[in-house]
Amino acid sequence: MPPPDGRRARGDRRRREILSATLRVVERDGVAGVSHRSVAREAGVPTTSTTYYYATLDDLLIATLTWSAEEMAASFREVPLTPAAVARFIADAAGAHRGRTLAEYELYLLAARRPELRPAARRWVSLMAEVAGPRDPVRLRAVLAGLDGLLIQALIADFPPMAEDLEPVVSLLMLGG
Amino acid sequence: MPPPDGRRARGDRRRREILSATLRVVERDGVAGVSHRSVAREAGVPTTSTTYYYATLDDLLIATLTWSAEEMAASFREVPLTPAAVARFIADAAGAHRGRTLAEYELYLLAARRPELRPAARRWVSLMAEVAGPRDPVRLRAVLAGLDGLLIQALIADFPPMAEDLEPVVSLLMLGG
DNA sequence: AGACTAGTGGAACAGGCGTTCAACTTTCTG
DNA sequence: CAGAAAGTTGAACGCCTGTTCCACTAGTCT
Repeated sequence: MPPPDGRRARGDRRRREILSATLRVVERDGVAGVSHRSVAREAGVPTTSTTYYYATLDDLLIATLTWSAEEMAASFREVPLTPAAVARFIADAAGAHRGRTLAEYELYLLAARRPELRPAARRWVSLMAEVAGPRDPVRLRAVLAGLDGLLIQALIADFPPMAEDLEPVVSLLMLGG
Repeated sequence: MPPPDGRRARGDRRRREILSATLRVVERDGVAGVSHRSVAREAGVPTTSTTYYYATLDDLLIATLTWSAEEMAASFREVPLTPAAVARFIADAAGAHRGRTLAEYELYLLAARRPELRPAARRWVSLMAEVAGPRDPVRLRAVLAGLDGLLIQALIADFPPMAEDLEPVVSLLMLGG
């Protein structure tokens, strides 16, 4: 039996390797493509390694998505709160970082069915709220919803939108008509 | 071999039964829960029936989600374009019709990975655009994104939001600050 | 009536799955 | 150094999967 998740141990490196291999599988094939065996193949370790550190598939999935959401929220911290910068962030999320963004939204939907994933799914929402400071809460909710919607609609467009096309919409959302 | 999808035939009733059974499975267990066998069980027909009418699982899934999206878009047609009515629609979608709405968003994410599903996924977006008439396109995109975001965030809330709480946010989105 | 097609359904194949087990090596601890 | 704990691994169990095959019935045409 491995030591409990929080405690440090010798196998920390492998733990991380498994986690990042899982994320790569999710990005490539979606949550549906995650199995002990597919993750083990991707990480180049035997199958039993993944079950050793994460007893069930659920544990593995939850650990991966939680960690990924933390990283994504952290990366949003760097974005200046100007319409142009936010538009660029959205364009990148649907373009260069498309796989990662897809993983994030698979987390959303999984969270809708599994309460234990909800704090992780809401992390970037609450981060945004914190960054925006104590503004008008109604406007804040509208902006948050708008950005989420722009992101998800960008994912199902035939071509990822360009930052310049997004910018006026983001501007309208953030600054008001 | 069954007659091609468009042509009428004797087995039309069963076709519909299989489709609606599939939708029930998606609502209950998500897209991941759909298999020839689980659908056949739900519909009370032998396993081979589902493969007879929909040769592959993909065919079945695509037919189901497309049909469901059409129904959902049609139901939105009835909603008056006032903030209060739209807020009520969102609250119901995350409350009473939660399973159906979840199915809709699983379609979204599947569409991100499979281009053939994208027209169906965008159906309600383009319907909204048509209903709204030739307004300011920037505002239109902002409103559409905002409604999508409100919906998806409502799905990962611990309690579905009430229409009264949604109404000012919807109002801000639709009418501007 | 005979031929043909649509529809029905039981059985089976090969393959992937989650998970467990037991044997083994490495590393830490007293 | 001895013993415990942590880590590693191949093999295996039973289950579910997508799909195919084949035998069969019920309607529909000529």
